[in-house]
Amino acid sequence: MGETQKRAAILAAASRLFAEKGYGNTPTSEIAREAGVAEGTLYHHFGSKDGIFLTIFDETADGYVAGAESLVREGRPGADTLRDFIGFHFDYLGRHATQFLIILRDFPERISGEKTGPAAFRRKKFSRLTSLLSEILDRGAADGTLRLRHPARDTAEMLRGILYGTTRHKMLGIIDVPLPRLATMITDFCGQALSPTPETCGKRPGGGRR
Amino acid sequence: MGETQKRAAILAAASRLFAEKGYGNTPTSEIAREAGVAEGTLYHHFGSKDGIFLTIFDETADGYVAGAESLVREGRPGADTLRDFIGFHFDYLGRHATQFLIILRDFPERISGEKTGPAAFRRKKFSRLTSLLSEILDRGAADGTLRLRHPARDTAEMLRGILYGTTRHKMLGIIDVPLPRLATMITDFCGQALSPTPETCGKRPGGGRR
Amino acid sequence: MGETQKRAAILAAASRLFAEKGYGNTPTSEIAREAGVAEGTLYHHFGSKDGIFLTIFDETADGYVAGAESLVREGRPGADTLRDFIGFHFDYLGRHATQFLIILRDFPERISGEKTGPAAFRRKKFSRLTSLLSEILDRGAADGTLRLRHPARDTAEMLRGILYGTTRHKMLGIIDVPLPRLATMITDFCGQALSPTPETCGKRPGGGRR
Amino acid sequence: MGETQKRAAILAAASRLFAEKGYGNTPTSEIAREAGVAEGTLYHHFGSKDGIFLTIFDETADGYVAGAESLVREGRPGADTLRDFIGFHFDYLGRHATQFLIILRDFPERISGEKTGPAAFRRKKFSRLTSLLSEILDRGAADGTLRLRHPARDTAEMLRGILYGTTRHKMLGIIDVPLPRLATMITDFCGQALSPTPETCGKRPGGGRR
DNA sequence: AATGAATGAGAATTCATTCAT
DNA sequence: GATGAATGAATTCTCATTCAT
Repeated sequence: MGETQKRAAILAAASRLFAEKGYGNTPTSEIAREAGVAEGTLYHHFGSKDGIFLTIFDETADGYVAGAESLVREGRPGADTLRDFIGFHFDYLGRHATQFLIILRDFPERISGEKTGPAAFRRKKFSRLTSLLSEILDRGAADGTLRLRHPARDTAEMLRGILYGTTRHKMLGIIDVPLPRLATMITDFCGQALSPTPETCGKRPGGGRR
Repeated sequence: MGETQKRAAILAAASRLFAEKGYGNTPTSEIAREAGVAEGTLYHHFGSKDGIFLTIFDETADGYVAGAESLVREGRPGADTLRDFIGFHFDYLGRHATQFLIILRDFPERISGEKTGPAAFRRKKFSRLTSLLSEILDRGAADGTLRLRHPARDTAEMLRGILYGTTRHKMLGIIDVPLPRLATMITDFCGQALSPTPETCGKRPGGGRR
Repeated sequence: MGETQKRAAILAAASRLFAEKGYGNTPTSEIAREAGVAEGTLYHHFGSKDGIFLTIFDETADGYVAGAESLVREGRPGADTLRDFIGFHFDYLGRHATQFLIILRDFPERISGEKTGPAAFRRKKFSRLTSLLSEILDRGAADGTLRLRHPARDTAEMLRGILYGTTRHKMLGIIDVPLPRLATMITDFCGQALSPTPETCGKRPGGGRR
Repeated sequence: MGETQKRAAILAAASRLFAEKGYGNTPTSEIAREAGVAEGTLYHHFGSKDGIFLTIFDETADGYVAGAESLVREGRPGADTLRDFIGFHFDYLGRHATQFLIILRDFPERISGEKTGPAAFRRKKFSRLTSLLSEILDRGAADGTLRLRHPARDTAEMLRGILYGTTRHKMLGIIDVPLPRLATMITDFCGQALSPTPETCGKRPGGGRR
């Protein structure tokens, strides 16, 4: 435990500062000071300033993608899964607000670039989301709970953009709506937009779990 | 003309470089070299590196906001105006792709911060969008062409986030769909989501101009 | 003149310090202080610490190789040219003692490495010496003024090593003999070793210019 | 044995790395990693990074000087002893190539400096070579097997420089000639240069051992 | 003897900005 | 208006060494 103490302090300090001022405006000297360690200790544990960012990124992104994956694997109907997905997204966002803010601020700046290597590997984590959304839409089209007016893949890309944009604006304070209500609003919005039958406009068919 | 020539060369070089590498990764020395002027000349014309960014920002943002304003002022029905708004957004985006990329990359990094002063002034330019969207939604609710399930202001904030996110992902290559089709998809998506009557689900009422 | 002043001061300070303490033990901060300029000025003029070294290297090496080349191009008999070569070497050394010391200390550390690029380009400057020596030996073998017991190329490599080693030890104070006498000693030594006829051992045939 | 094992592993790793990348470019962390020990262990055994270098230096230099000393003590004629000396030098070099490379790269950087203390003590080890060569030359002048055209001490210094330079260029790949042939070439070269009688130019007097 | 986390004093380099010409 | 040499504060990163366990 003692050996992990400083490492954790560094991550905590870096998370706070990155979220507050942005990656580029946070000197390593300040991270060290806030964490109460020597500057060298940062490099002992993370190798570079980028290494700190990527550790935060990985921990947050891995949990997020894993949660989304398991949710899709449950095999519930398309519309329900989509609703669950959006719910999960904003729930996870609420529980990892600081880290999300960091990633939203500095991704893809920190992650873009080379076509291969660790950066590309990390980009793929999020591109997994498009695949998952695409799968959900396909499922919904097949089981009749969703109606697609455009190819599933394209719609999935659009949905990912929608989630990204509303999330970012929420985290940056451009959207004032409280998180739970925002989640509901977007769930409703997407539900309406992809609703399969005129009759069910505005109503949810069957009893969704959530 | 000679004096304006260099100014224009600087803006052109800076636009290209900011879009390509980001504001933070573009040294003023490189802007000067690419523009074929001395570094000091940058400061004669723009006062600071930030001044260059803000000039680009202002020119793009002002045109955008002005276009949106005039569009709303036309006074057409809510649903039509919303459709026009989205169409205008992606149209303008296509015509100012480089500048949008710059703003997407470095806003709000460059613009955030102080509660007052020039930064706050610039933030307000975009917050005007929320007001315009809100006005459109109110009008649509009043004239019966849109159906709101949540307060207009909140929905407007959400819509602005949706436009932001899809735009950003398109500009960064995360969305592959061609720009005109993306515009159509989002128009459809929002149209469905805010459609006033069950019967018209999936159909567009009346003949929109676009 | 005024614009070159600081550049020259930097080269002078760097030369002195590199010779005195070695490249690796000379911080750029000290070069700047000794030259009476800001540290940034070093980078304005030379781009990097290595750039300073390479500037010194190039100026010295180019003059040296050019002098050697022109000497060989005079077309005098092999033995005379070899004598001239050695004489020129130690003469040039005496006139550029500081720079030679630097190169001797930190070449090939600074210059070795990549197979191509600027480093390889610089290594080739000195490898030209082997070619020149080889040419001299061939000429001497052809005109009968030198007697080779081994291939000219191999002997040339050896001679270059001999010059290098004695030069280095002289510059580092391991050899105490004054420079002009050292030059004579080595001229005699090589002359004897490559002397073509038993009768002339210890005597020089004809009247060499030098 | 277990305690000696790690010590040996450290020396082996350090030798390889120093030879490959140079002392200054080899972090202690890498030595530890390559040796499979903790970084602290280096300091238990050698006290400092310099201590590792000096241990390698001492072991190599001591063996070399001892070999040279015993060779001179055999009391053979001057010319034969000189021939033996050169032969021994390149033989020893071949058997300790890695260590020689290290010393060639980083001596006198590591060893120069103070006039007294351990550094000076180590420098003296090699200055012993000059004395030995001087003794050989004196002996050859006395027994008529060598002919000196300059003071023995000065010639000895020159010879040491010759051996150093050819050795260094061989180790750095500047000389391509295989080691045994290089030894023969230098033996011949020096033999000719110091040959006592005109008649024997080009021939070796008597039967040298080697 | 062995470990390896922690240190902190440097080191090279970057770059927006200034100002004398 | 235009120049570009000069600046120096700030920043990331290196690494030999220490010390509690």
